[in-house]
Amino acid sequence: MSPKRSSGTRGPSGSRRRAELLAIAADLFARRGFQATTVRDIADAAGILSGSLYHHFDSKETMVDEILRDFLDSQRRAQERVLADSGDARDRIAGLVRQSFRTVHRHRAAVVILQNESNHLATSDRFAYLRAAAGDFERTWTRVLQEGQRAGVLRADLNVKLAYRFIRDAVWTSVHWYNPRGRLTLTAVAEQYVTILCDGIAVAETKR
Amino acid sequence: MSPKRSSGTRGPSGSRRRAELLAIAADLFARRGFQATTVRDIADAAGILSGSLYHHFDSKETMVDEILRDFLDSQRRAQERVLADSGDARDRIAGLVRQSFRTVHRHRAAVVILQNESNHLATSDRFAYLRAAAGDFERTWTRVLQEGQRAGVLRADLNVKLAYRFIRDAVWTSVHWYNPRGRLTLTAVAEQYVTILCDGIAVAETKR
Amino acid sequence: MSPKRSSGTRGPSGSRRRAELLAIAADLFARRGFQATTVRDIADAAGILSGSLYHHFDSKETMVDEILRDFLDSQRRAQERVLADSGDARDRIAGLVRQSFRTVHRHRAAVVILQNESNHLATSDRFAYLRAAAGDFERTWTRVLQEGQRAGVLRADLNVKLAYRFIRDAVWTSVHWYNPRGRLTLTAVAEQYVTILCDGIAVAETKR
Amino acid sequence: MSPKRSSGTRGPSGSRRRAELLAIAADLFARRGFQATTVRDIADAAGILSGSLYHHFDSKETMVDEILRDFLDSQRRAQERVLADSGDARDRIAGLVRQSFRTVHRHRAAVVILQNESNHLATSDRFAYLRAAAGDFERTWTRVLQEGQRAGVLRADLNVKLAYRFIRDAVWTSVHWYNPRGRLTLTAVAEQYVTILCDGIAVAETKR
DNA sequence: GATGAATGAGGATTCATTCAT
DNA sequence: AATGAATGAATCCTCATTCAT
Repeated sequence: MSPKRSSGTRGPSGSRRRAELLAIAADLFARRGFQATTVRDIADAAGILSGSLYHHFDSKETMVDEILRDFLDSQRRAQERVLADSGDARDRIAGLVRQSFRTVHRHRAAVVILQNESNHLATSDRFAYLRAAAGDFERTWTRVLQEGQRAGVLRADLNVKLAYRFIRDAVWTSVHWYNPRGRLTLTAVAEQYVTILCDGIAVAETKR
Repeated sequence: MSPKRSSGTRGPSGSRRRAELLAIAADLFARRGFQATTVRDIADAAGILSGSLYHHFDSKETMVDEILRDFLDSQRRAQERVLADSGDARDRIAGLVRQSFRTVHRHRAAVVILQNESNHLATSDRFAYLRAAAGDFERTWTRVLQEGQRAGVLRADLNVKLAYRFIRDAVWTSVHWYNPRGRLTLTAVAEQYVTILCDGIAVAETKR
Repeated sequence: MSPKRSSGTRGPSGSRRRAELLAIAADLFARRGFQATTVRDIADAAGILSGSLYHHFDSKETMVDEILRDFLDSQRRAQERVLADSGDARDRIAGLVRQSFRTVHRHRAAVVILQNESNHLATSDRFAYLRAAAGDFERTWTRVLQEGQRAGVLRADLNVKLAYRFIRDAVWTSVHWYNPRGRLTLTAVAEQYVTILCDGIAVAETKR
Repeated sequence: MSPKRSSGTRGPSGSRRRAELLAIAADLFARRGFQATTVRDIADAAGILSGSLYHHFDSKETMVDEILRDFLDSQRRAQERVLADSGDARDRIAGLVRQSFRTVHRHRAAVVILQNESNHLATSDRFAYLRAAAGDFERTWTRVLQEGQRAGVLRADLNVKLAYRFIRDAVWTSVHWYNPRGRLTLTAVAEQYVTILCDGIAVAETKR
C-alpha cells in the first residue's frame, strides 16, 4: 500500500516527504509538548488531513521515536569523532563541550523534546533506549573526566559524576534560550561556557 | 459550595486538605507531566472521586497555578533574605547558589513542573507571571554578578547574562537527578557546584 | 428535622424564608431557564450554601412545582371572580383580558417559566397538572366566546378555539417584553389589546 | 479533518449530511429544549456516535447557531419579497401575516427554539445577532403599520409598537400548537388571524 | 498519496443530592 | 438552620486511529 517503513527502497522523494513531516512534528512537539500536540496540529501544519499522516507513520509515537533516534545517533557519532582526536584532557573536554553545543543546536527540537518528555516517554518499553543512551553519554564523559583527573589536569576534589551533570545540564539547557538570530554566535557562547567551566567565574588569587 | 479560595486564616483543617491535595497533584504533575496527569489520577491518589476535587479547585489549571505561585513566592523571599546579608560578591553568589539548592529541592515537584511545562503554560495569559518571575530572577542575579565584576572579584571577560543562565540551568536541573536518599547530601552537591562555578574544574596553573 | 412540608404549623418566619427562596428561584428560572439554573445559583443568590437549600426543599423540581402551582391557583381564582360578575359577552371578555394582564404580570416569573419550560416539564407525570390546567383555561374561554357568539355579539365566522389561542398567546407573551417601569401602564396596554382584539386594527368602512 | 464550515458549493452529499444532522438537532432542541438535549441524544437519533458529530460541527452551540441563522435569513428574505409587491396597507399587513405563518411553520423547530431559548442564548455575544434581528423585524413592521395609519387605513388610536407585538406574539406562538396534520389548513388559520386582527372579534355596530 | 466519515475510549467539568457535624 | 466535604452520574468535547473511496 505505501511507505511507512520504506527503509530499503525509499526513493529520494518519498523519503523527503517523511523528513519534512518529521521536521514539522518535531517543531510542534518541542513548542507545545508531545501530548499537547495533536495529530491534527501536525497535519494542519503540513497542509494535509490528519488521517493522511497515517500513510507515512504508524502512529504519533513512531514520529517522536524517529525524531529522537535521529538525534541520539548524530550525537553519538559526533562524540566519537571528537574523542578520536587525541589531545590533553582539557582539550578533549573543551572539544566535547563545543561539539555538544553544535549538535544540540542543530537538533534543537529533538533536544527540547528529550528534556521535556523523556521522563514519561522513558517509562514505556519502546523508549527504554533513551535511558540506555543517557547512560552511554554519562559513561563517556565520566571516563574523560577521570582521565583528566589522573593526568593531574583536573582538580582532585572533583566529583566526576556531579561535574558531568553540571556540564550536561548547563550545555543542554541552553537550547531553551539560545537564539541563533541573536547577538551572540553559538561559538561565542560555547567558549564562555568552556572558560567558566574550566576556570570558574572567579578571578584567581592563585586558585585556592 | 465552599472553599475554592482558601483566603485568609482559614481553620487548619480546611486549608490542610487543600494543601494535601496540591502536594499530591504536584507530585503527579512532576512525574507524568501536567497534561498527561488526569484529574482522575489525582483524585485516585487522594482517595476521592474526580468530581470531588472540584469542591476544592476550579480546575486542573488552578492547581498548577497555585503550586507554581507558591514556589515562586518562596524563592523570591528566600533570595531577598540572602541578599539582605552583606558580604563580598563571592560570598553573595555562593549564598545564592546554596539557597537556590535548598529552595529548589524543597519544592522539587514545582521546579520540575516549571521546567517541563512553563514553555507552553506561559503562552496562556493566566501564566504570564511565569515570564515576569523569570525576568525578576535574571535581573537579581545579573546585578549581583555585575557588582562582583566591578569589585574585581569576578573575571572581567565574563558575560554576566550567560553566566547567569549557566548557573541557573546547572542548579535548577539538578532537581531531575538529585536523590535525597542517596549518598550525597544536598549541601555537598551545593558546595561542589559553588567550587566548580567559582574556580572551574581545571587545576590552576595560576589561572590564565 | 425541619420544615420541608411544614404545611400545618409553619410559623410566619419559617414560611417567609421558604417564600423568599421561591421568589429568588422563580426569578432565576425565568431569566436563565430551569435547567440552566443550578441549585448553587439559587443558593448563591440567597446567600447560603447549595446543600442548605435541601433543608427547605426536597429537590429543584419541588421548587418549580410550588412556583407553578401558586400561579395556576391565583389565575384560576381570579378568573372565577371575573366570571362571577355578569355583563354582556363583550364585557366579560374585556374583563378576562384585563384580569389576565394583571395576574400574568403579578406572576411574571411563573408565567415565563410556564411558557419556556412547560413543554418538557409536562412530559413528566409530576407535572401532568400543567396540561390539565391548560385545558381548564381553554374550556373557560371557549365557553365565554361561544356565549358571545350565540348572543350575536361576536362574529359568527369566528373559530372560537383559534380565537382563544390568539388571545392567550398575545396576552401571555406580553410578559416577555412588558416593562413595568416603562412609559406605558399595564392598564393602557390591556386597553389597547382589548380594542385591537374586539374591533381590529383596521378602520371600519362599516365592517364587512 | 474536514467539513465544519460547509462553505461554498460543496458537493450535495457533504452538505446533505450536515443538513440532515441539523434537522435532527433542531427537532430535538425544539422538543426537549437546547440544554436538555444532549449531544448523545442527537447522535443517537442520527445513528452515529456522539463524538462523530464533532466531525461536522464544532460544538452544540454551533448547531443552534446555524439553525437560527438559517431561519432568520429565510424570514428576512420572505418579508422582503412580500414588501416588494405594492398594495394598500391592509393588503401589505395581511400579506406579512400570511407570509409569517408560512415561514414560521416551515421552520417550526427553529421558531420554537427561538422562543424558548433566545432569552438566555442572547445573553452570550455569539448570539447578539438575535437581538439585532428582532429589532429589524420590529422596524419593518412598525414602518408598515405607520404607513397604514397615515393612509387612514388603520385606526389613529393604535400604538403601533404594541400592535406589532400583539401580532408577532399571536402569530409566532401558533407554532406551539398548530398541527399540520389536523383539521385546519395553515391558510385557514392565517385567514382567521388576519380577520381577527384587522376587524376584531366583535361584530361591528358600526365600529365605535 | 490523500479524503472524509466515522469510531471508541477517555478527559475535564458540572451538578443535584446526601450527610455528618 | 446551615456548613462543608463528598458522591456518582452525566455532559460536552477531544483525539488517535481506521477504512472505504
